[in-house]
Amino acid sequence: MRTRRKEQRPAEIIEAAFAEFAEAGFANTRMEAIADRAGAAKGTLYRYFPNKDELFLAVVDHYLRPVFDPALSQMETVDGPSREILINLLERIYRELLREANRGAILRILITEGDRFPALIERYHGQVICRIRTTINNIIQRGVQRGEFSVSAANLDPMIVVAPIIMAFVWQLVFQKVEPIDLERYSRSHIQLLLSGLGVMDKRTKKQKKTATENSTRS
Amino acid sequence: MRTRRKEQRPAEIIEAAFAEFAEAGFANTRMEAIADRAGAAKGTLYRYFPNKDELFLAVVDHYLRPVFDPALSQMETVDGPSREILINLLERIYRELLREANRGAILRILITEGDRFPALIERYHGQVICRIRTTINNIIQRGVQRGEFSVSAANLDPMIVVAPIIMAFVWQLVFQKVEPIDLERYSRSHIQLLLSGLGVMDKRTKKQKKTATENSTRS
DNA sequence: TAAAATAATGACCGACCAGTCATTTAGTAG
DNA sequence: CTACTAAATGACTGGTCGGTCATTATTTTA
Repeated sequence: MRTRRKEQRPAEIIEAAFAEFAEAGFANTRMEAIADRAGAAKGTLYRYFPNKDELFLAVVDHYLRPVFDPALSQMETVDGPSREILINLLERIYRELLREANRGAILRILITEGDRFPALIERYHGQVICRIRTTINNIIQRGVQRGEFSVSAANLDPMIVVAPIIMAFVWQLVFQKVEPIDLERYSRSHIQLLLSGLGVMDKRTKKQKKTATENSTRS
Repeated sequence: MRTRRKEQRPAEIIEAAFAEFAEAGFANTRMEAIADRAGAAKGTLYRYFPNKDELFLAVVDHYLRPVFDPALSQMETVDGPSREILINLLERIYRELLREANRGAILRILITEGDRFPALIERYHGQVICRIRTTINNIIQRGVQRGEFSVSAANLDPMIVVAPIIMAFVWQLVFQKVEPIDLERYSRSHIQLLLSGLGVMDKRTKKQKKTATENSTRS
């Protein structure tokens, strides 16, 4: 058939291309497969995108934009115990990254195709990483200032806080079929260790901060 | 030239192939490039390995064997405070994975080419992951039993402990050029949070365990 | 309705590369 | 030194796939 026309074409192509790329990676995705999935002929792709590289760029770019933004800006303004804010954020990231396909697929693509497309990783770094890092750091500093976290938490690297989530993601990426993670258990373990490490007391044991282990500069 | 003979050929080929694969990934590595690097002709490769897939398998297999094993078995037998044992192990993994090229390259390959070669990830899971996990778990349990770690540490997922290292690795893999990690700072932050989370006191503040934050089952 | 403009198509081209094999050459035995 | 064996070679083949373009279908304009 040769119906259809106008300009919802680029969007359809990008969507189809995303699906194909996410499934098989850049190298193993054939332009014709993308065309088929988009309900177009191969040649049609080249009317909208000069070549495979540019199409790939456009795809990632398109799915990069709306990541975490609402969650993050919301976090910044919320009130209440820092403990709760932090837990909320982490659980949200767990959900987004490991359950929703799009988010995960983008990170997967970044990891696997990263060094062929430096522009992408730069953009991702700016758009996603920096924002998450800033948000987490704000929460930590807030917690320390309000006396909710131990003083030594102040110079904690924010990436350490999310590390277990990234690790879980990579694990799923690699070992999914051999031994899938029990995410419930895992995330609970993560958050428990984190809170304990931040010097947050159990609700019952409250009001005895300052177990703060200074900087122990181990031998 | 056409000199050389005998059977150091397979080893040379595997070494060359490893270098090429690590550099460019499976799909982008040409058999001829491997041959050149090994100082042989393309056809020679096929005298020793039936095809590209099998060569790849052989390569990863070869570099998989001696991973961490000495470090791990040594850990198991050492005496002294669990705190020190744990720190030693973590620092060792940091070094191996992030500084020594081979170790890192294998993990990188696992991540990027994993789902085309299920046999590999299975082997890696058994050979490396399970061992590390067991060792860490042993250390934790030992620490709890000897009263060095808080009781709640007993049901900590061991992978949470190494997560920041994996995260650092992935970070280097992706963002190396944009913003390399300050590993000194990072690993210190990691270990500090971990020890604090395990309920390990500073050396000076010692002898007051049991700040143990039970299971807080947050709302 | 006719002509011009533009979107869509898919057969085709050329580059690339895994894998082959007839030929050449090194090593070895007699 | 000769005949034989097996390792090594690289030109070649077949298949794949990114990208092109002459042709065809559709829409717009006059």
